[in-house]
Amino acid sequence: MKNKQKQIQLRDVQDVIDVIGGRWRGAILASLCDKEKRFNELKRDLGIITPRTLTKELKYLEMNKLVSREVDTSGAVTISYSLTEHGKSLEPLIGQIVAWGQKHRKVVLG
Amino acid sequence: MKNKQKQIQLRDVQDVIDVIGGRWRGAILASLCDKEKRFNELKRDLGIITPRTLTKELKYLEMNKLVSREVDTSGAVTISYSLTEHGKSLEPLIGQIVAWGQKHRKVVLG
DNA sequence: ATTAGTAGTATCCTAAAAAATAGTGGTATT
DNA sequence: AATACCACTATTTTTTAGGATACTACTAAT
Repeated sequence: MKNKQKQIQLRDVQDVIDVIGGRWRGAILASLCDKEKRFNELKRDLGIITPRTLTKELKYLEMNKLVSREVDTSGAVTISYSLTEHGKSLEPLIGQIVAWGQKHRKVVLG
Repeated sequence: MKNKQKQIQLRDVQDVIDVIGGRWRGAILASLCDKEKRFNELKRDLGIITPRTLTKELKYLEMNKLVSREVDTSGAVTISYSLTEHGKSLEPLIGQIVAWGQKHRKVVLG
């Protein structure tokens, strides 16, 4: 019983790692917590990501209902990416991740 | 200024993903939240991990001061792995990850 | 003495992730 | 008209993670 419960938790952890893990997903989501962004804006934010990878990751996040893509055709076509409601529900978690990350750096480096 | 702050946060997110990400790290840490475990005990817990990978991941976690390895030579040599204090500070984060993971499954699957 | 368990190592291999690089078709700016 | 920015796509190459498999050295139990 207790063991079964444990299994379920491990699955949950792995699911979440799948969603925010990898080299870029967490950072993309964190960047979008700030505000909605356009493709090249995200690209600059993230530093060294290639457009191919960014495209791929954004598609994955869209499919997982965390990010939505909106096209504005009023002037020159611009496209903005933002967190969905579900994506926004990640914000507190990302906040805690950032906080723990800062602590972690101190422990490991200092 | 504001931009600089943002960069730091993205770096933090990436650091944490590095620590708990990958296929096994999060699961290993989650398993050790339960109680200290021995090598083969962890191996059974995790299911299909190879000993090579488990060794490698445990070494990484040791280097990052999250897990400590203790040798008991009183009888047959046994070795136990447990969370360090720093590792234990991850527990609330893992708890939130599990909670969000459960919510996420509902959103994505129905 | 044999078997089984503990705690790993050593080698090789494959699949997937991501980088490098180049190019596309559009708009806006000067 | 030329340049530059936007939002990508295509192709090739490199890197990395992790699996498969086999083996080691030790101890404890039967």
